[in-house]
Amino acid sequence: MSEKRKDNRYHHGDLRAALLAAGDAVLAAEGFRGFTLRACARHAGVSHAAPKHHFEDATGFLTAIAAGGFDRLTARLQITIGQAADLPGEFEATSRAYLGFAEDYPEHFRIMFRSDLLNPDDESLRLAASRTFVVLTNVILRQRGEAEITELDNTLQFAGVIKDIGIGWCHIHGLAHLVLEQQLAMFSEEERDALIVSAAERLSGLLQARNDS
Amino acid sequence: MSEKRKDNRYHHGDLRAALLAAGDAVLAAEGFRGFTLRACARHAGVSHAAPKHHFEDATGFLTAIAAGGFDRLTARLQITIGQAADLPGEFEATSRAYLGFAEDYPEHFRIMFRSDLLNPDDESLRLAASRTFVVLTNVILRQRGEAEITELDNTLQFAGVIKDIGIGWCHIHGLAHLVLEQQLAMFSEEERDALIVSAAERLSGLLQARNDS
DNA sequence: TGTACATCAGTGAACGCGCGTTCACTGATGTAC
DNA sequence: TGTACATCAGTGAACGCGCGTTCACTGATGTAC
Repeated sequence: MSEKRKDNRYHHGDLRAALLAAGDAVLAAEGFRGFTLRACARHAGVSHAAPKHHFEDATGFLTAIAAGGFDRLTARLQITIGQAADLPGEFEATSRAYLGFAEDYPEHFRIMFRSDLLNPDDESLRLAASRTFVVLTNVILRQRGEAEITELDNTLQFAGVIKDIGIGWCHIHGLAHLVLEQQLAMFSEEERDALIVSAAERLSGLLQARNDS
Repeated sequence: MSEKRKDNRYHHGDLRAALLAAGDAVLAAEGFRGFTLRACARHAGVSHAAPKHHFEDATGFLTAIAAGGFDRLTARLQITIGQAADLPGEFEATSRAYLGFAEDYPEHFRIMFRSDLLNPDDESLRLAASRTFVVLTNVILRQRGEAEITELDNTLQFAGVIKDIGIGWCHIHGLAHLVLEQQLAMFSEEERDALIVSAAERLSGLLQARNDS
């Protein structure tokens, strides 16, 4: 059967997955400017009209790529955070994982945070982004010694934790974005590293302190 | 003479400025996807080959637009910070000005922080961005009770202040970027506002505390 | 087990579109003398 | 003050390009009986 599938040059088998992989490759090689449906089809070795059977249009394709980016970021965060030595170390680990993702997949990072390019109603994108958000929220909750969450739902009250999420996620995201877009070029690499470490330490201390209203 | 200039339909007078204004208008009306040299020339009422006399290419044009964005952000920050009631209030004022800019000029904000689209060697962009950075750094320096700076130069040692710049700017930038790209949609408007206010308060307190090594 | 038929997934040619760029040109301006 | 001439700034037609989309098609697969 695998022989048979191999011989089948007409029906691909899993073109959707192949196109997503091609999209990743095109983004890495050509950047967003070179990212077109035709280029991805070309890279997947398929006629340029084929993607239409799997993605509504370029926006739908891009939305799927972005969802894949969130999944990759989530996995990376989970692994890196799991390797942290202690609770304060989790914050630095989170920063480094987030930053590492942005540096390794700059085009994905840009696309994931370009709401104007994506389909905001897409359920799989929404879910992928919320999974990332849950992982980040749990870092904060652990710092505060509170119970973790497994998913975002309406029963979760953010009122108590939202300021810390603001402090935590905004900091990490802003750092990653500014580094990616070369806005911290006036600093040496050592200085940027000190920025990650010490800011993480101090924020971790802040988050473990009593939560004022 | 102004009569004469008015009658002159061939030579524009200040097409460069008119094209930049047209670029702003096209970005506001069509977004980045509709932003092309031809569209801007059209909006300025000029033939589509005319921009070549003023901008090397599309990247050069975009770089000039980005520099203008930084100038606009700098002015807005200065005005809003100047209106702050007290020192802790400056941090919230900075957040609100930065956020307000991102919301009012989303396409400019995106372009300003897209290093892959801009000419990194452009001196006017470099200067405009560094002026914004000086204003932000001075917010931090005032929180710490230290002397302000007037420009970025190599004699300035960032070692002592870099962590606070990290805490301050990364937070503000991350917040603005996440709000702009609709990543905080799970929060109500009130929650987002609480995030700005209380995070600013707490960060301001942190920055005024003794600076550990 | 075989056959007919509908459906699915991919092909490849053709389409119109707007883009950036090039080019010869021309009208306006500035300068030398 | 006038004239000749170089330069500047904009025109408009033409170019080739790659794009997304459409279309009739065809090969492969799945299903009913």
